[in-house]
Amino acid sequence: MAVQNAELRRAGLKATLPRLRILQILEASTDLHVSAEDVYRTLLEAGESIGLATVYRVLTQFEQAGLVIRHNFDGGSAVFELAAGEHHDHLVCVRCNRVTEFVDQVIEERQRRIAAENGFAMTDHSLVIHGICSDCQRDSD
Amino acid sequence: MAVQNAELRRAGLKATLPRLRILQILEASTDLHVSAEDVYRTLLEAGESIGLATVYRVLTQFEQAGLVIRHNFDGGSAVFELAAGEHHDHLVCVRCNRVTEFVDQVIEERQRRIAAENGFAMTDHSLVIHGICSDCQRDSD
DNA sequence: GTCTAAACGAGAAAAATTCACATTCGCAAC
DNA sequence: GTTGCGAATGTGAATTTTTCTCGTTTAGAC
Repeated sequence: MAVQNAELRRAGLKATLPRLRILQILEASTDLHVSAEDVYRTLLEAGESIGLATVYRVLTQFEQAGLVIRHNFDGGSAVFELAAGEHHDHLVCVRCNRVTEFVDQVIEERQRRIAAENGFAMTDHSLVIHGICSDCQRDSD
Repeated sequence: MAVQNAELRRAGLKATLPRLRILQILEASTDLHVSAEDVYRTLLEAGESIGLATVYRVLTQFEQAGLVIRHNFDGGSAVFELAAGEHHDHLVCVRCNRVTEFVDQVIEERQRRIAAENGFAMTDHSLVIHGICSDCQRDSD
């Protein structure tokens, strides 16, 4: 608990109960990518009375503070991921929605070059490869 | 008109008036990336009485038929682009939302390899580089 | 302990998209 | 050219996701 408290301070956020709980949930989640609904449901199951609006607010603050990254993989609801560790891209299974992460330095470098060639000051990028994961390929046999 | 008619047939779609008009609008648009609202507004301005639900339906059918590609750049509203020409990726300006297209064979190749290494049968991919375009960089001086 | 600005909870509102269903239309057979 | 039928459409309501409003509560400085 004291750990998350310090994390919030470091991020310039007041250490309120909702923020502590939501940060704990993100850190405890086995699934790296959770939606606002997921967080809200977990809170409800734990008997906390934290409003959905607060969950959205807090997740947005976390994003602005650099604690989490927001993804919009499929145009459905957004998912959030702890910003721990360095940048990476994603492989998303179109059948089961499982997400795998990867980094490729060659791609990173080419992206920087492409942005520069086009006069863009790159602020961010997202690469999502969609496909059918090995499990789902096996299942469809 | 006869042109679009044939295009629809080829795609396996009945040549109805809404579909013809929407296809014409997509082909006539100077902006390659248009939202459902954009299409709907253009129809209204032209005095057509085509419902917004029909616009969404038709664009989704076009997507399934492979005529257009749907993008979800920022989690806001989806944008659609004619599938003419080969695959490409996008640079999106975070200030003015201008979209520039590019292709990089090195990145394409690396992506195929990464999918294979992870046991994914790649069906698709999307790479979006966010940044500030040259015009917007100049404006903020 | 008190105070104040910041944060919260609840529910309404907004935005994007889909659904339900009665009506209309495309088109193939006559 | 007319007819018939299933597919497609228009309207408006419903859903989904996210944000806003505003009265109440709380964290943290003194």
